[in-house]
Amino acid sequence: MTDAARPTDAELDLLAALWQRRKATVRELHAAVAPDGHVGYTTVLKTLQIMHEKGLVTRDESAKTHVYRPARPARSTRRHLVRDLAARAFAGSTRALVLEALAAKRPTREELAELRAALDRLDDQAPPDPNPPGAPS
Amino acid sequence: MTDAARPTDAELDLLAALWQRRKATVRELHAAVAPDGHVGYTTVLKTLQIMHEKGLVTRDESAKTHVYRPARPARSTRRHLVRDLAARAFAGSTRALVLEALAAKRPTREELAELRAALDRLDDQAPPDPNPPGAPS
DNA sequence: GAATATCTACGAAAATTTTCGTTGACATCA
DNA sequence: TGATGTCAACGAAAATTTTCGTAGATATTC
Repeated sequence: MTDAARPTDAELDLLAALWQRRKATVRELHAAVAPDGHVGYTTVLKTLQIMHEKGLVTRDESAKTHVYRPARPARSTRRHLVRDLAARAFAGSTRALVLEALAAKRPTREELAELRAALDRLDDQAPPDPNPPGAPS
Repeated sequence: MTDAARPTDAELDLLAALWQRRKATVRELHAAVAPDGHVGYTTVLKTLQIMHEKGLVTRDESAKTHVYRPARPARSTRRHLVRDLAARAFAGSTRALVLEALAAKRPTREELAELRAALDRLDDQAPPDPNPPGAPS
């Protein structure tokens, strides 16, 4: 039970709504994930109760209407999901996943600049390259 | 039925094995996904039959032992999965997904260079920026 | 050619996930 | 205070996914 299992589809929808709002009641989440009411209120409630049991969310029960929050930062769950997708669909290659993501939606120049900046930041922390481009072979 | 549904977990495992091999028999795939035999042979067979019904794989039935192939290029399924994850877990932001992936596994300098090259290639195709960095405001 | 092995097909059980009806507690209002 | 509304809890049905046993067809071996 120490492993952070991947949230199910319904759970991820609720988590995503919670990440946006930081906290929310069942009613708010129901409105968020089913604005047209194609999913019932008690369905959302039940799913949140399960998520609470699993430790995916915390809740404040001091008032009659409980207030839910994500138990873990969006960051760590997102990272888990990315790693999982890389492992399952990209033969473990995060790099391949990144390249595919870039091809999936071509960034604007602005976004490209932001990505370059991110790469520059990573430069400082990159592990030593065993065979640098300019080295004699 | 025109929409390409997301493969289930078991299906994705088999697809990944097929992507590596281009084609494979049930026996080969069984060995690939369950080397320790914790999943039965007929389970793999049944899953492949379902995948065939769904159009996820094609098969050559000319010999007694059928040979399976992915029905779609790995590329397009992977892209679909990336888009799906971006939509579900990153509020639709592929860029955010990329940044998280980079943080998840820090690239080596070599990989960084490769990523920069990819960004350069995208530069040529990037849509016009409404507010370029050097423009007068 | 009979025994043995390999393979697909089929159906259904098991496990997981999603759904929501019903109940009872508690509050609000007329 | 009694009618109405909102809420959490619970249990179980429904839907989906995963599992595999069994049967029958075809090939292989002795």
